[in-house]
Amino acid sequence: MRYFMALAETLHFGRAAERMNMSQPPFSRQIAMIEHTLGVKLFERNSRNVALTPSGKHFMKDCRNVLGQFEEACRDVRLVASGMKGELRFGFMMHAAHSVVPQLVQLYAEARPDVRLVLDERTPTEIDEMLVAGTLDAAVTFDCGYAPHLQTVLLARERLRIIMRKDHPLATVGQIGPEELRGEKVIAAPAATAPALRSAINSYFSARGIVPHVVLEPRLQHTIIQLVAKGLGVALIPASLCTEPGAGLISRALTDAPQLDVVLRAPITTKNPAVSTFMEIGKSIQRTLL
Amino acid sequence: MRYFMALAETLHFGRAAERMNMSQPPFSRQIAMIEHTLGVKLFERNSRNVALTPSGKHFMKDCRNVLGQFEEACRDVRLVASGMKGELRFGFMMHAAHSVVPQLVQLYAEARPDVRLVLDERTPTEIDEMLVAGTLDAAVTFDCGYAPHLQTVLLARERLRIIMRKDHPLATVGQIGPEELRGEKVIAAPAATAPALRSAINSYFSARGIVPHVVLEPRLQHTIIQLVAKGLGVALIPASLCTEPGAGLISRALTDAPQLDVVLRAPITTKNPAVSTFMEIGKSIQRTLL
DNA sequence: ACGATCAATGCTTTCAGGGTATCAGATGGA
DNA sequence: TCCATCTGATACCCTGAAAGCATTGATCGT
Repeated sequence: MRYFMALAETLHFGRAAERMNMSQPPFSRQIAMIEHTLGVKLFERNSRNVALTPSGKHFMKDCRNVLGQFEEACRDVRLVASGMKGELRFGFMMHAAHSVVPQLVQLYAEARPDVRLVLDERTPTEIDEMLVAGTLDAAVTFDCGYAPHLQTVLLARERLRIIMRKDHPLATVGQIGPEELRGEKVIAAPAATAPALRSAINSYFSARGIVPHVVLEPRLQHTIIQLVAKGLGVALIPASLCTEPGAGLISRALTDAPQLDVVLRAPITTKNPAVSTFMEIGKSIQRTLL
Repeated sequence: MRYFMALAETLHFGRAAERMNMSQPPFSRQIAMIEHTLGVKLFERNSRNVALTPSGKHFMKDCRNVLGQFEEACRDVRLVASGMKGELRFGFMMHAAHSVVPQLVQLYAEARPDVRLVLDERTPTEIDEMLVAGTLDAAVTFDCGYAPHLQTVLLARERLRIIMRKDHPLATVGQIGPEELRGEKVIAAPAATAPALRSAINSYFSARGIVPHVVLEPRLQHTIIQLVAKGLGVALIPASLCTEPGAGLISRALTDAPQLDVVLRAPITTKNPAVSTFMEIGKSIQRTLL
């Protein structure tokens, strides 16, 4: 096809051959071969001048197209390999949706506009599973400790705050700690859904020898807040989710509040070249560790 | 690329090689060569299983596209060569626009829907020039006799009629011939524009020893009728243009009316394969020769 | 009529790419 | 744990597609 295009553009066997870095005779044979295999005369030629047939003229457009697409495919695959283009499946938990995730996504989209970011909001446990299964390329979740096959970037350290209805008795108490919460109805995500969060809550109480009275265990953070709003209990949630408590709700700091590490994670064996700069950007936006 | 696609689809060197009608070792080398020249790892493989890298997955889409376009280009060029597809530049004179042209165009468009018909309305002389210059592939014009390098299909034989204002003195005369037109102001296209038509008109008069009094010589048929409508003279025009004379106009038969052959013409040396069936359709619609 | 130009043809040569044999790593069953 | 088996990679060879060179033949301008 490149031979054909060279001749179609120059209409001169000698010059076209030169453009293809070869001598004229084999070039002539190649053109003849193309015409023979296609079964179509592409050039009208005598020993003096060369012209495209209508078929040749049509074929020229198609060839230009095909060759262009071909070059682009070769260029693109290199871009994908360099991480400049492609797709990155990014999972995150609701708890991070209002803190680090927007900034991370925005910075990355600016740095790598040709990488399609596929966002996927999941629970921490789902995220872990999907990271090992390879369904996600990277994810923001709570640090749940041991994860040998994952690389980890600490993004932020969040304190938990307590959230409750404004008309709750504790709303007037100055310092709230485990003792004040003794016997209080607590709503918290199940350990199976958010192990790190739940274990932080549990140890906050058990360190003082108190067993929290967990009355409801919804899987979604969103649901927890709704149930608190209905007056079914109080909840311990990350500070970044407390900036705009819903109507009728109020959040308070906790004494010796538990801290949770929000991390960006990706399989160390990832084959997706887009991940590395994503992690780099993660490092660059490490929040002040409160 | 076909090698790559075979492996990308089977994810098995042996079976992919078989699909490409070759043995596995050279196939492995080809894949390695592709990866090397692109500088991109396309497959993640150990001795047990083969998987696409993200780059490979992306490249697969592009390859499918390119290969499809390539196949289509090869198919299309054959279609063009067979006259099933392509372009046909078709010229015609105004005098035929209301008679044979619509039928010819419609029948051809039905027979060869993938050939783009480029219609070009011209004067007979322009048509002749464009046919020899190769700017037109085929054209409908008056038969102007000798044309060795053109193939000709007779489409219709048209008598000339006279057209005049309804209030013209001749409008009441029963038989109109050269004698009745003696001294009459005649409007006719110049010989340089429509040689066949003009010479038919001239000889109609000169056969009776009469010199027509041609007062105006507009190039366009359209203009002639307008001038007749303004009362500037009478005109001899093909019968097919008289079916709907404009307001205030009337047409009459002529005694021993001159006849003109309307022909479909194309260069015998035409390289456009679409022309032959166009000519065939021309033959098939030969009108009853009045 | 002759020389210049340009595509086609004949012949030679080379290396890209295919074939066969074999190796090496991984997996699964005995 | 070991062996049979599967699968991709390597080593080596060989063929033929395709390139080069020399030449021919046709056409056009002087």
